[in-house]
Amino acid sequence: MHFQQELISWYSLNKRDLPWRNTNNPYLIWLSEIILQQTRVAQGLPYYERFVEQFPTLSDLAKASETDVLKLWEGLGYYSRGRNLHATAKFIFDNLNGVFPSDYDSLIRLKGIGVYTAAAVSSFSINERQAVVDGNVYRVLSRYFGVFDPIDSTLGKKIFSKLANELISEVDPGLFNQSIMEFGALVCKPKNPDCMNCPVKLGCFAVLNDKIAELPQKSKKLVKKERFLNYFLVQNDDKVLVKQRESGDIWQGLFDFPLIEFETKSIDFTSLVPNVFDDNKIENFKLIKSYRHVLTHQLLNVQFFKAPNINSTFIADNKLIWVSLEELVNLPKPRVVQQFISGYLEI
DNA sequence: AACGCGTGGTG
DNA sequence: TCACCAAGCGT
Repeated sequence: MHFQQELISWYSLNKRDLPWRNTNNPYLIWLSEIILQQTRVAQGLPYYERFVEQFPTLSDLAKASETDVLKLWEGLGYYSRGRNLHATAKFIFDNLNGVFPSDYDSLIRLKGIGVYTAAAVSSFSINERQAVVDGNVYRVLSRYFGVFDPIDSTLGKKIFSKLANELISEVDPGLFNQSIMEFGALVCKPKNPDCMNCPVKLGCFAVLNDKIAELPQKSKKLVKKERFLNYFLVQNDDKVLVKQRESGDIWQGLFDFPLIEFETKSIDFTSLVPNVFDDNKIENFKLIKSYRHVLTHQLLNVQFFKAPNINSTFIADNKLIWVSLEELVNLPKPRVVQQFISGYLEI
């Protein structure tokens, strides 16, 4: 049997039963694909269930507020996906008569849909012949065919895309796409691939040449920046000061507390206090809790202080707003802020 | 076109 | 413990 047929027959026997596989509805497939970008099935699955429950159709999602969408997205990360999801739902509702596109060329124009997602949605919904090239496909193809071009280079992406589009079956491209991704996720895994039970091991370059651990190749090295975030919990009766985060940094659209960031750990905290707080001495600020929160590109040292108040200039400059504790619960927040709140305020 | 964007699982 | 990285995309 050919490589393609082996993967397809393996898939028919070993595929997981996942809810987005039981539909041709492009809206539901799109929803699942956006949620699953850079995300494991186990992590995305409960979010998919909740989104389908709360927004069963495109118009339900289009009519929601961005904050409500982000609230449902809370904890999933890469929040631009959630913002673009909502923006695209509104765009289709307003400009495309609420009909979700299912062909590649229409899909690729939409915000949040790139080459992978356009291929996935079109091939899964209408069986369009467009090869998906995701992390699984890079791994499977590089190992099986012995392709050493870095997958994070422009040339490498081109080569793998060409190869995948040559391999994809004429008869059922959607099924092939599903098969190769599922195979990559369950058998041809990044670490400790299950080569013993691999249906195509006899033809695999990496197996035959002992190059499994060296494929796929990557050229870039991840650089992690360390940051020092200091949050101030300012409470007035049952109200607390919060701020919605703006563009140009992490967590856009989510809410957090008044924030002072230090460039380095050694900056003198006390020298900053008179600029920010009215008649408050350092003794009045109590450190409640500190966290080390790890992002892909950043290592965050996050401290939460209880503060008596902050001055009016700081409030005006930073677009802070007062919300009740009840409202605070319903706002979308970064994981580390959510963690702090549930521990400290016990809500 | 290189880089920034979250969170949690894994070995 | 910690680097890696998972159904990528926007700028």
